[in-house]
Amino acid sequence: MEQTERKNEILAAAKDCFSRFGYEKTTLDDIGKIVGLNKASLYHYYKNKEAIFKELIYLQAEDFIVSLTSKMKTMPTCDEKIIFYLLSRFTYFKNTIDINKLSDESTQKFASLFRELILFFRTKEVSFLKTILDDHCRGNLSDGSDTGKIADMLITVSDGIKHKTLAESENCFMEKTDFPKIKAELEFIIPVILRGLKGPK
Amino acid sequence: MEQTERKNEILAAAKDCFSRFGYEKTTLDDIGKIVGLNKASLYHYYKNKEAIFKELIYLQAEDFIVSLTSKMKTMPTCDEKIIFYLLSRFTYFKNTIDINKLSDESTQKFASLFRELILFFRTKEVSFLKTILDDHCRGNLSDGSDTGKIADMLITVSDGIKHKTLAESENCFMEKTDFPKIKAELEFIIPVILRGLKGPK
Amino acid sequence: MEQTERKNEILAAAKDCFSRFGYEKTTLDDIGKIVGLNKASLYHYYKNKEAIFKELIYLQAEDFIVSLTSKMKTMPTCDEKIIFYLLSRFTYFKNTIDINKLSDESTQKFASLFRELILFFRTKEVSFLKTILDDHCRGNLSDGSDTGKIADMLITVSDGIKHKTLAESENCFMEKTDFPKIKAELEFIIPVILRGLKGPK
Amino acid sequence: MEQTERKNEILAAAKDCFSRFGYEKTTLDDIGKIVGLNKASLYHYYKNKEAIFKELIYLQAEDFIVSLTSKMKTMPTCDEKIIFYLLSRFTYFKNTIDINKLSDESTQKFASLFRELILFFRTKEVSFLKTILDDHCRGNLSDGSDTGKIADMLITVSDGIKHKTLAESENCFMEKTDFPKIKAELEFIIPVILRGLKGPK
DNA sequence: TATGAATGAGCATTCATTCAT
DNA sequence: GATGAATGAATGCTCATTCAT
Repeated sequence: MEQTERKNEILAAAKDCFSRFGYEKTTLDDIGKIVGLNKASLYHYYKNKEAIFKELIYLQAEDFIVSLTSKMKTMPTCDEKIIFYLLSRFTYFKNTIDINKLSDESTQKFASLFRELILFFRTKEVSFLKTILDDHCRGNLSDGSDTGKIADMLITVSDGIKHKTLAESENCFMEKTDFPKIKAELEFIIPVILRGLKGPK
Repeated sequence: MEQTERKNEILAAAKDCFSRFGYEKTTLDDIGKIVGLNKASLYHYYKNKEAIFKELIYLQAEDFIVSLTSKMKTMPTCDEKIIFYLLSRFTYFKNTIDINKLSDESTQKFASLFRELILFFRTKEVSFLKTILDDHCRGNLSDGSDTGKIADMLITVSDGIKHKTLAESENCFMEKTDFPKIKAELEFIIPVILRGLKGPK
Repeated sequence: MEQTERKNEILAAAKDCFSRFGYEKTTLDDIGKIVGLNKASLYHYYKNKEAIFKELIYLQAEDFIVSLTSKMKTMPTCDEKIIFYLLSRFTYFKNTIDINKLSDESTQKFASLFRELILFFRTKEVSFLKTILDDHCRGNLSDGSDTGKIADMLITVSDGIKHKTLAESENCFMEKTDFPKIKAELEFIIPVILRGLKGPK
Repeated sequence: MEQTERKNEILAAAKDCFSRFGYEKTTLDDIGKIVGLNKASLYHYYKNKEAIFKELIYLQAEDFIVSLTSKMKTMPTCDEKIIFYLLSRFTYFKNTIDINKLSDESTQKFASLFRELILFFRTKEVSFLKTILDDHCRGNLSDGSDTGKIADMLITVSDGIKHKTLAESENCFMEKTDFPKIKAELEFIIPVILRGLKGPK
């Protein structure tokens, strides 16, 4: 088996573990067991546990960007686009490491790495949403509306719902996320906000 | 030094550690070092690590409820009330253990305790906000508006902002929270939402 | 309360604990709790845990001797006397520290103290039984019978039954000892042995 | 060095420690020191302390059964057989963990495991002795003699002697057991008992 | 006398990391 | 490449003992 292939296997296993147990509680044995590799063998591919994590996060970020772009093309009207986009974030984070979640667990040690990554993610998302708002909704919004600010707020609201869902979930890992409910929440609040934005000051 | 005094010292130290490192990463040595006590001495005051944590959370919860009630009386109009309330949550959580934060780190072991507490907090907050909405805003909202649902959403949005702030903060622990910015965010979104609710369907 | 009185209370509590938990597993807190004294207070009466134990064993030995002597007077015929005596040992050890039991747990540290005590006990018992045999049974035994040897063997058999009972008991502490069964065992084997001794070589 | 070999080394070391110090007082450091392994390394071979102990006991039990069966074939007449068998028990227990000894130390925690094992051992031994009695002595015993009951009693007596020997031994651990003396004791009492059984009721 | 307070030493267990083969 | 083996450093927790009051 090839180097890269093995590394990908390790990353996949690590993603699984980190997203379920968190960074600290994930052991190299956990990862090794999934890949079918001895714990020690992991050190052939990565310098240490931290290195696995870093690589994972950065690859995931790239993947996320690609995913964003592809989803972009299939979205119709403004409200629906936004809701659809915010909803797909959940599906995405459900199956990947949610760094927002991990960041809370993080010790000082990783804090800077996390912050950097989280802000990188967020900036990407906000600018993406801003594109949508600029393209489809500008005409309908109050004068002087700052679409960047609105985009940022929409992500904020979406994250708020995510955290609430997480807190209510049985297993804390979004494994059995109640998507219909999330969708309903988004479908309730997004139009309210957009309508509020359009309304008279 | 008195029993209670020492216990409070320990609680204070524990609060500091738990809120900074999380439950798992906080060691009894960490706490002991702050209080100036041997690790073993902590067992003189508390049965075990978990007991310290539980006491801390419950005391904090009580304090929170009291704080809510007292703040209630000083709030004027609807929009301002809500913004003021949501803002004071930040001050509050800045100085206490944010269980929302800890919950994400939690293992299955404490998951139920956390979930219970988090939901307890949330329910309290939502019903409190609902009271405000019922008292001041009902007449202005669209017919059939579910104030409970709106209250829930307002807390969700507020939490979203909190998480965003946390992610952006230098130290991940809200130690130097940018309150003016948070206030600005709230003052932007809350009226938008309320206006959206009042507007025509 | 008087010194001696307190010391006796402590001894009583210690006896209870040691006989139930064994030396190692008995904590000074256990003893203190029973007496209603703080753990530290015990050090006013005894130098340390070991001192409590030693005093206890020696006092118990004296008590045992007295108990032996008093029981001596009430016993009728030879077989019955022996069985009665061997049976009363069980009642006795049930309510006191069975050093035979503790000795097995003992570390090198106490080994010599234990051995000394156990042998002291045994010697006393054997010589007591020998007295009975000499008084009542000599005429009936084969010529040249060594009553000392027989006495020793009877204690041995009795101890064998005790250990067997202990092993079978639910709680390892003889708390619910099946005395009728023990009595039946003794009533089966003692006559067999005595008959065997009387019979033709 | 091979896996199995190391595990055997560990078992040997553990046997040594457990039989000398008892289960509770034996530390993994003790065992590790003997094997020349770090305490943590023991966890490479066994899940935990309890697992070492259990494996040890069960292996010993198997060995014991085999030993019983092989010795069975070399035994001549009834009296001699019984004495020889009871004597070989001593040699056996001298070199293994005497669970009878450990059981007394045991806390509630292991009590059930111990009891189970002890009773298992005893049942095996009794039924083995019963076989001998049935084969060789039945004709000579009084009518209605319950060979099972007698077998049980013989083991009881043997254990009584074992405990007495233990108590008298220098080190409490049967390391320098006085076998000639034990043999003499058995050779004295066994015929007495068997003769008593044959005699007139 | 009595005790609350404090602690050192100890223990079972976990885990990231190293290294010889 | 792969791994079995080994370990140091932690961690939560226990307990006999000391000491100032």
